[in-house]
Amino acid sequence: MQHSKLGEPQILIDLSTAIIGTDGGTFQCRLVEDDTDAKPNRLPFGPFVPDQHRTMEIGLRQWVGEQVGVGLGHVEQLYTFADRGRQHTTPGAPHVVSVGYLALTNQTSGPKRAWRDIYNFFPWEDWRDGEPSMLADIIYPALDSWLARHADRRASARLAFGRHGLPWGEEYVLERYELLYEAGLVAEAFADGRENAMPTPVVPGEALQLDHRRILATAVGRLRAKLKYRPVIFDLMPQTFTLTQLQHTAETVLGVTLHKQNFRRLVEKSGFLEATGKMSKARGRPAELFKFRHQERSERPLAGLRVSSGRTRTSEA
Amino acid sequence: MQHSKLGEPQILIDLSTAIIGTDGGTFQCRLVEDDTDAKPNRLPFGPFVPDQHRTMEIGLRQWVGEQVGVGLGHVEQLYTFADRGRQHTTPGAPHVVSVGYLALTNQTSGPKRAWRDIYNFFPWEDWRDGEPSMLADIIYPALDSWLARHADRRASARLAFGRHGLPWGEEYVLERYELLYEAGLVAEAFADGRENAMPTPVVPGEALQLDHRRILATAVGRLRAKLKYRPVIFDLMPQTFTLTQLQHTAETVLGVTLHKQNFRRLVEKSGFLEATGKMSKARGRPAELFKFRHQERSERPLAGLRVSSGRTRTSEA
DNA sequence: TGAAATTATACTCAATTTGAGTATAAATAA
DNA sequence: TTATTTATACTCAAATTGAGTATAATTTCA
Repeated sequence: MQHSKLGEPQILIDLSTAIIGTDGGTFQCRLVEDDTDAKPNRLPFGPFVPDQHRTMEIGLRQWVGEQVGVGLGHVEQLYTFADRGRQHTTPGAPHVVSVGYLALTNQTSGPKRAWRDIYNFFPWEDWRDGEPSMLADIIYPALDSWLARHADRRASARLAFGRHGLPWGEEYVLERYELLYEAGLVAEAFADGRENAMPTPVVPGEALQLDHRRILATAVGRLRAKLKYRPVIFDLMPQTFTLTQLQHTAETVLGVTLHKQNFRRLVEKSGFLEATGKMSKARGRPAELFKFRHQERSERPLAGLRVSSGRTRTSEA
Repeated sequence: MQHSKLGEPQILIDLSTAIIGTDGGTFQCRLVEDDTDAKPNRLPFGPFVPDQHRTMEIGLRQWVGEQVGVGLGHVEQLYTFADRGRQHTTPGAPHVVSVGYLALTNQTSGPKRAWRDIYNFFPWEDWRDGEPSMLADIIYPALDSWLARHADRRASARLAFGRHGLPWGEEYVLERYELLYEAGLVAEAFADGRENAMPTPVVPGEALQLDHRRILATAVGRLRAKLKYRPVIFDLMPQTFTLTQLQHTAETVLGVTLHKQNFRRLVEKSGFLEATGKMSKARGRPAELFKFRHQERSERPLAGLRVSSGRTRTSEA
């Protein structure tokens, strides 16, 4: 059994958490500002210290607790990133491995500017108003010119972006971001010193520090996928809510619009909801307020929302 | 930005790979023997050395290459395990974090004894001949007695084992193993020094070194889940195969039996198969040989086998 | 040799689920 | 009081699923 000899470069593990919430149709992530920088542009994170943290989740809760004051609902480990050169590391420094986590919360409270719209970082992911024009205008031309020199990546790109007849798969968030990175079209590619990267990012969308946008992409992809087979959406909802609010949350996360009547049917028959008898007062006809039946979470096979988008939307043929 | 001060206990990352294949109805994992031990009882693994390994997958391929001579098909990262006390660590030693990987192969060649039946380690997971009697005879009584003292874990146990009216979810392999570990019913719990653990494991099933059985449970759970929505099963198949062989492989992995005619319908309409025109010669009527259309893998939304079991089987009410 | 067993494949059919509506009800706004 | 907005109920055809039956092409064995 081989073990790394001591004296070799030290490994450091960073625990980074994408804390995701929604607020009236916006898809938010809690970021933290560096002293130097104006806008909050990194995830809460800190090192895993085995002596202090019996598990990584304990460590993560410590850093989140210190850097951000939100109560976390569902927490799950996403992925461990260890590629050399993906954290803008300075040579000689210990090698940093990031373990990314996803946390859901239903309270997007705290400093308003620290909650940032996720679609700021991935504007091509929001299809609620149809296919974002930047795909055809900017992303596809740039990507295609790169693909011309990298034929081996064409099949992946076709799948990830749902091109040439394939449907847009909303869960391939990471795959899309990674392709844009590989193609040198996002700011991090240049920051990491990739030789093919453009000094000015080609593709719209704000960057984050280190590999945090990659972690956030992983989080969004996982959340979108999970929504469909586990009842995680309720971790994003307040105590009581109307069916329309629930639908808006699902649409916000998935980045697509859904068929209202069918969404209602789906969610009603799922058994996860309990009517409260109370009514919401808003503009049109008042809607019934529901709450999540927490016991159900452990009671049924845990189907999520087998949602399907309202309009039929296939990307350019 | 906090960083672990140097001088704190060193972190070591182990890359451990569950290499899974099937061979005529058996579900196999490639294990490695330690010099001291008779039976192969650990996964191939080795440390992640950032200086030598640009990515963890490169590291893993090195260790697998050195310790085992199989060609890997699909490879995916599973989970990073870092809980203190889950690797039988000696105090003072560097803290070891395991990154578990799943690899699929269609060649279970090499030393025969190194390929071990996975259901040896998780005999309760094989429902192909109906519910294993050890569940009702051994596992449930022992688990229930532990649950009596740990009411907070009852809901999880009910879900994981599909009890009291819930269906058996074949993908909850890790959740089941973890509960048995927590309850002190498997050998590793005692080896890790958990105070409630029985010196002699209560539950049948062979143990593995370190946390390797936990990693294997993660691998099996992930594979079972993935089979249903991605065409990973073909990584387990030889170049050409009959539909019955394909079905047997699916059944072996899922640990359940499937409805033959419906499986055929499902798989035919999936578009993943191409008839070769050749026929297999076996006992009864010859079956047509098919091959996997590799291009399809990147061509369609990648549905897997939305399989459903043949018999309707709910566990004890 | 010929019936029995074995395996593969084709086809049926009712129940359920899905996708895409139309119709109507209950509020507010003008 | 009428238009507008939002919520909810209901319909209906198409597709999918679950569970068969029927039949075909082999080998086995009496």
